[in-house]
Amino acid sequence: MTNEELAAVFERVADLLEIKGENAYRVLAYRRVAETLRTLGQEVSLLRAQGRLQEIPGVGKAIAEKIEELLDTGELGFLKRLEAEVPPSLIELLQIPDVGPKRAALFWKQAGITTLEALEEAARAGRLRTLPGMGEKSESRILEGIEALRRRSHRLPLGMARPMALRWVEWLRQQPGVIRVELAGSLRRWRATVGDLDLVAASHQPEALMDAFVHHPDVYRVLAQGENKASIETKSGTRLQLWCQPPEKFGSLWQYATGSKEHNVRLRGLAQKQNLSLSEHGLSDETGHEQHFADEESLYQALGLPWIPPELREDRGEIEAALKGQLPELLRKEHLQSELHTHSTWSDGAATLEEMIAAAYARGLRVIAITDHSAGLGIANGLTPERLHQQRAEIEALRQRWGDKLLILQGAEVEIRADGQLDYPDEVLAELDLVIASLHVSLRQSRSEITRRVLNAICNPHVDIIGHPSGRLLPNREGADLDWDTVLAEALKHGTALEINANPARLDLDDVYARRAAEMGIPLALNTDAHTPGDLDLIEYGIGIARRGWVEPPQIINTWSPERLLGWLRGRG
DNA sequence: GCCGTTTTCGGCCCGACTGTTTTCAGTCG
Repeated sequence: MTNEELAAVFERVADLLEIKGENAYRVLAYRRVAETLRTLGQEVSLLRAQGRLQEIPGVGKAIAEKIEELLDTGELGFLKRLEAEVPPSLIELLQIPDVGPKRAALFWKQAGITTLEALEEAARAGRLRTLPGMGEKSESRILEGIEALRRRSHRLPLGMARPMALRWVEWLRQQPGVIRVELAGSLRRWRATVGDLDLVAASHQPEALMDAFVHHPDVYRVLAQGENKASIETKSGTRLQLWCQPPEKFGSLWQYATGSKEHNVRLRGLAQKQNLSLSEHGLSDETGHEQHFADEESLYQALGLPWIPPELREDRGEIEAALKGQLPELLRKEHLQSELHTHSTWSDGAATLEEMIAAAYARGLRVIAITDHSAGLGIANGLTPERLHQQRAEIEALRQRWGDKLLILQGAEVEIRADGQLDYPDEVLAELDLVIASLHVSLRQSRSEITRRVLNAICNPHVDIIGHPSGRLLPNREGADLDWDTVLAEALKHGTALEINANPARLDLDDVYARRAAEMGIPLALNTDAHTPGDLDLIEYGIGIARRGWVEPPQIINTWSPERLLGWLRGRG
């Protein structure tokens, strides 16, 4: 079983226990361990073999035993007993807004409802309103919620969510009385996908801003509206939340709304140790005296911490690192000197070589590699070795014209074929300045097959970078089922760089494996995979992932000087 | 169910908003 599959089992256990009415902290323990497994970056089965399961945070004796049972048998007796007690179809009810464990249990025990369909029928028939604590409004909210659930897609890729949120920010900034508006939530933490769009504002008249917000022309319905907080659903089915406080409280509000929830829980724990209580309003002591924070720095400082960059706020060790003064120095755009994965009209790009080169130069880069597709399987108008030679002549002419303003490399994005062979023979690869090997086809092969394909590329001395290693496409296509422990170990052994592909539809490596790779000392590449000049600006998404992965600038080959980069490439055959 | 330079038992974060209620429970982030 993979970590993700184990996590799903524990998530299911947590849902069922919660509906059953179990102790909330027991439920929380299962949820925490599910999240930890998802972001571990190494196979639990390996840790198990080394007898180190209980070294995983949140794994004690009971959960370690359950992990072992799952790894050995693929099943969990505890879950089976639970499913016999609580109908598992109730879990889908938890997806409905305003339906949590208490109400799911209520519908089940008092009305015999166990499925979404039965709940909808009961609501339409007006039977829900007769249940204790329910009324007409709750009933219609639930009906609306079920419809919204069907209408609404899953999490939005950051590449769609961010531009949409920025348009709202611009609009809100123009409202009267507004002093400041910023992104918060997972948007600000640069998570690859985003659920709701979270925004924060500073204003002396919060209620007026809330009123303007819920009357924006794109609003489909208002989910909640109070003095300091409102929540709406747009016509396209996206949910937005806006918090507002006067400017003297903006720091604690922004920190609170940025999250993550887990990070905030840890901060409140730190506050408690000082006999203080932390909320979005600030820090209050036992006498009820409240200290306000206009900026985040002073809030973190009051808790005895340096300011923690939003991308790290996931409770993945950032609090401990901050307490020790050991936060990483994170990547910034100005560290980057090269773009090593671009396409032109020679294959499936939209711009000529010169247009791409000029665009890279205009963005202050010192190196660009042109890496058009190889001919394999006829995809993307890939280049045969003959056309590759013709392209080389054109690149040579451009080198003459651009002189030492910009280093232009001829590379290729070489297909890793379904049989594991690379698309060009070694003698063709040897002629190139830089070689990226990527998976595009047969991504659903078995773990052993697809891992062998990637290893074949990693071990080839001409291959410098593995492009978008998992092949995932957000939000729907899962990446290949790679044996990551082996892939990472071999990349380290051969010094082959793994790419963080900055295209928001990919963001691959993801933050978890980028972090693991960096910890191991594997070189990383950070590229946009640009097919148009404007795509070069997508680099900010990749920077977000690198920062979320705690990757420090020297670990990214794109931060190296042209001389160092060339030296590295030449040393690789 | 986990965890421990205040604890191996007793803790485990906090407030806004809504709806159904006459003071609060449920949900959410």
